[in-house]
Amino acid sequence: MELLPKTPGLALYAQVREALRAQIENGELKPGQQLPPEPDLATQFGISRMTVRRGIAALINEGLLYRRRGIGTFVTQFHIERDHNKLSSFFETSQELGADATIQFLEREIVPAEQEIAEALKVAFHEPLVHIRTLRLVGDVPVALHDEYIPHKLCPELMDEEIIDQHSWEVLDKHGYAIKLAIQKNHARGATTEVAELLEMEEGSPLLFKHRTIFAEDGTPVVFMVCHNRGDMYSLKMKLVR
Amino acid sequence: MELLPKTPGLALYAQVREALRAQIENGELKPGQQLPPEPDLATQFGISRMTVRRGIAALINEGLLYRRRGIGTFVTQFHIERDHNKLSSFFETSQELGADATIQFLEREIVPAEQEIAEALKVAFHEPLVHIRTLRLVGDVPVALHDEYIPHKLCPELMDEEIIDQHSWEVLDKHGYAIKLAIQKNHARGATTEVAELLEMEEGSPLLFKHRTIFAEDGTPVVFMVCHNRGDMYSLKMKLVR
DNA sequence: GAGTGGTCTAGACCACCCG
DNA sequence: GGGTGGTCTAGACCACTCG
Repeated sequence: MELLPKTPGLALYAQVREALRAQIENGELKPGQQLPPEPDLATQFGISRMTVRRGIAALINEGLLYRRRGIGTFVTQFHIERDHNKLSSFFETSQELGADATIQFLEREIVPAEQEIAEALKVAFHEPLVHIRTLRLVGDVPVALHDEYIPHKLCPELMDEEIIDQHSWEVLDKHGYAIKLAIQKNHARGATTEVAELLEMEEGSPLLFKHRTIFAEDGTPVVFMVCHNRGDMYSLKMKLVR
Repeated sequence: MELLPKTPGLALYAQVREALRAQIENGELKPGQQLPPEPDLATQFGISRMTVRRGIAALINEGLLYRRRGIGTFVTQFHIERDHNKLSSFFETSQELGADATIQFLEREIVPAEQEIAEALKVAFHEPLVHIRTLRLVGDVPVALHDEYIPHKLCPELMDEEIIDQHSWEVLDKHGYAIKLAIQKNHARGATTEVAELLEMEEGSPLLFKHRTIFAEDGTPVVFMVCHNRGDMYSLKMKLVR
């Protein structure tokens, strides 16, 4: 029951994680079933208990296992899908879905920061921002309108190069701003005349309206985004934890 | 620099976590500042390095710190708010906000499971469900309409007692179904005649429409919920992680 | 009381990043 | 190089849950 044969370059706790995941996925460990006690697993795997615990903790985090103190560790009855609340670019998401997604550039300009955006990006009022407006289409149908605002001082190159959404993140990466997380606010709204025209829907039709601030690893806000999604074409999935 | 004076009943790693959090909050550790190396912290605190690391890991998880391999551990520039994507009852949320929230019961009955709900709850088609319809108000204004569906076999008591939303969770708790997480799907939609009337808005006005499946610790789906929120009264905040 | 997970130690060696 | 975090050990004792 040694698991080392696989990927000797991988950390032991990660090998434990993958070994247990495999046992769950192939049915060796069934829903509701109790795992062997941690000391036993440590012996079986030939590693220390702390390392076993770390592997188990990862799977608990993913929702495949749960622990009850004094009782044991068990496989969850139904495994909810992983990777919710993941921040990913439009392309990353669309490619997973297999849809033929395209991005159409409508505008790129430098604008002074409005009050709301300045606050979100922690920059001065009227500070120059790069504004990029894009339309997202699936097939021929426009599904979303994006307005991104990035402080010009963070990334002057954004005005020079051929940029698509994914690339702006990469450019920021190169400047030492690794994109880490975002805070997003979602509303339901009726489409304004301008938005209705761009998204080819009737004025007042319901759309999902989002404000998003994207932060780098060190906590610096690097992008403010306003997004209009067609209500009939788009839904937003999320995981909530108690 | 010992931190044990506080709460001797608390785990050491939690004391480390709180000690560091306090230093960040009171400005001893400033945004962007590097923490002492882990071995130094271990010596200062008089505990082992592994325990220090666990305390730090908790704060990284909260977004107050970040680590760079080979470089050091640092305080993030701006701390995003904690506790996003938390599953909480209407009362818990409203009480935090200080609003005078009330719940009005509209209906409680037993209904056979429709296909969609049966799939979400992993029960048979037409299996008896407890259906509870409630209206949520802030002041005199109705802001949300909730329809909860709970398998009757999980909780027959739901038909007997005086139940409010929070209580249904508690009843489930007592039956061994500790509520753990939820998967939610959000849409923008126009109000139907029925919903518009209940929420005192015009037919077709935009509303945030949510489907939510709530799971217990062991992965069992225990509640399916459909929720209509007034678009002009409600927004949904979430955190996305890359 | 027996069995389980929760915490903690005091080291060790490695991998990475910088000047 | 020297400094940092990343991983891992082989124990130990405690706290909780159950019959």
